[in-house]
This record gives sequence, structure tokens and C-alpha cells, in this order.
Amino acid sequence: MHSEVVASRSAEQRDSSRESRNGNGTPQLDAVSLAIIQQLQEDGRRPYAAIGKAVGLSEAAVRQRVQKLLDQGVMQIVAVTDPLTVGFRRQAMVGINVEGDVEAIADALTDMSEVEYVVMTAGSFDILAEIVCEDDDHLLDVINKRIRALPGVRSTESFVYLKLKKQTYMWGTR
Amino acid sequence: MHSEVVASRSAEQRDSSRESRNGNGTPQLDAVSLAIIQQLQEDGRRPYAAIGKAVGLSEAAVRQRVQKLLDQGVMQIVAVTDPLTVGFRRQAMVGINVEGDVEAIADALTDMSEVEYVVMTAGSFDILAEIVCEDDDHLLDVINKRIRALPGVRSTESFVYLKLKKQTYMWGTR
DNA sequence: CTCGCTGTTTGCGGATTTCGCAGAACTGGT
DNA sequence: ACCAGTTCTGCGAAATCCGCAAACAGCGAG
Repeated sequence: MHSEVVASRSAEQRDSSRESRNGNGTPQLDAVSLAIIQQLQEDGRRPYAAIGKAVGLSEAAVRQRVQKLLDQGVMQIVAVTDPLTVGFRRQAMVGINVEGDVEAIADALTDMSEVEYVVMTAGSFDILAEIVCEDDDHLLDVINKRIRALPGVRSTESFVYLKLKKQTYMWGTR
Repeated sequence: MHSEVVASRSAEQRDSSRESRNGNGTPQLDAVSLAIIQQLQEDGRRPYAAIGKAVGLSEAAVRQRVQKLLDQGVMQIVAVTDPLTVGFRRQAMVGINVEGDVEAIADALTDMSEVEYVVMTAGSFDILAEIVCEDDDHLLDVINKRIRALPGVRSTESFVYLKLKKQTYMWGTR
């Protein structure tokens, strides 16, 4: 019925060893899990059986691997939107310079619900943070009252979003 | 069986008028669609019936709305991961200054597969673009050979990612 | 080499969910 | 009041999801 798939699977399977972890504690993914993620990046609701056919695994096996990937926090299956469409009128990327413990500031930003995205960077900013707000007042409040008030924040520079041009989640689908 | 749900629905339903469009061509979302999106932001695979129970609609109605939201491009249901986990070792945010047609440059960036995110901004950069690459060589190539080569790009500044601290998709879930 | 341990895969039923469709209900315009 | 367009509902049929027990593979200890 699906003999050629099985054949290709056992070929793939050879080097897909047991899941291990590297130093960071980030789970090491084999080729099959990667292929599963790729399938779900194209369509987060794709049936397990269809994914199984694509990657050469049974429906139940795919289901278990997906569940594990979710439990481990390797991936999440979610709806993503353009915030502007959903009623958040003001967004900005904020570049931040820190004196002292950068990670502590990053953690503080992480705790703010208006902050969608926090990344520590090399370059003329120590941290980049994306802010999503309802309106100008809200944005102003977050940047001036809350972020600049954090002890250790030396300076900030804001880039207010005018238009979102691209937003994809297709890593590995090249 | 679910009488109280029906009751609460008709209350909600009153102000959920026909879908319209604002000037931008972006569909206007009513409270119910927003609630549906919110449900799917928590779990992209949540069954239609469960969503229906939460927002006060029948399973079929939810299904139709979700399909329309997907068709309209208002949202997409996808798996998202930390690129580092999936084998992309180098990422960077690139700030770009443009002379002339900013949107043309933004479109050119959008066409590059390594570019995950493009946004036009106000401030000292005209465009911010997020780049996801396999390694340093790849990143260098994209920034120097491809982005800087675009006619109209006056200057760029790169912020290489050191550590991703937060990445959420929970707009409206506050 | 064999035993046993562990983690993964497979193959099933049964329960749930998805899907397509036809009719009812609601809205806005004439 | 009526009509056209859209949305919602309620089904039955098909597909999918889920849990479980058995088969299987890797691996270290004896």
C-alpha cells in the first residue's frame, strides 16, 4: 500500500538516533521530527495521517512525536495574525542599551504583557524588544514609564511600525 | 443541552454586525471572530466544537468563520519554533536606510527566503528586517551581497542575535 | 551472547471531530 | 414588505483523533 514510503523511511531512519540533548538543554531533533515540524509550519492543522505519509511514519507515531515536541516546548501550534488587523494600532521596536546585567533587564521586559518579542543582540543595542499597544498613549506609557524606569536601562531608541510587509514561519521550507 | 450558551450568544450577537472593511482593505473583525482567534492563539488545534462552546456558536459556524479568516489572510495556523532549535545558528535584525522608494526595497526584501520579517518604520531606520541563516557565511552573504546590493539602500546596521528571550503570539489574551 | 530495561513504532477499535449540505434566520437595501 | 446576500444551525457520513497493548530496536550489564 505504501511500500515505497516505508522503504524511504527506513533509509532516513538509519541516522535518526535516540533523542539527546546538547549542552544548552535544547532537545536535539532528528530528520524526521524536523520534517514533521516543516509539515506543521505549512499547515498547523494538517492531519497526523497526512504528515505520517509525508515523513514515512504511522499516524500514531507522528501523534506521539508532535505531542512530545509540544510538551518539550520545541514548537507550539498557534494562530498568528497581523496585530493591526486585530485592533492593536501602535507597535514599535525598541532598541535598549543597558549598564550592568543585561539578562536581568531582558527578564523584566519578558514579564511585560505588551512586549511580544525580546532578544539580546550584539551591536549598538544590547536588547531589541517589540511592543504591541492599543494606541499612542499606551505605547508612550510603556516606553517612557515602564521600560525607561527599569534600573540599568541607559538609553532607548524607538522605531514605530508604519507597515508590516512580511511575517512568515517557514524555517526549513526552502 | 447548552441552553445557557445560546442565551449568552444572543446577547453577544447583538452588536456583532456584518463584516465590513476599513480604508486599508483590512477586514473589520467583530467580537466573535476576535474570540475565535484568541482561542486558536492558545491552541491552534483546538476542535471547532470546543471553540464554539467558548464563543457561543455552533461547530459549523466556527468552522466557516475560521475558514474565512484563513482565506482572507487575517490569520494563519502554523507551528512556530525557536530557529536555533531547528538548526539555524545565525539570526540578525538589520536596520536599513533607503533613498527613494522605501516600499520597493521592502518588497525586494520580502522576496528573499532568508528574510523572515519586514516592517517599515519611523525613526532612524526606514526598514527593519529579520534574517534567519544557517551560519555566519550565509548571514554575511545575505547582508553584504544581497541587501546592500539593492539599488536605493543607503546604509545598513546589523544586530546579531545572541539569545532569544521571549516570543509570544497572544494578542488579545490579556 | 543473552537478558532485561527503556523508548519508539505499529495496528487496531471506539470516541470525537471534521466535512458538506440544505433549510432557517438575520441584515441591509429598495 | 420583499428580496438578495450572508451567516447560522442541525444533521448524517466520512475522516480523524485517541488510548492501549503488543512488537520492535538500541544498549548496557551480567
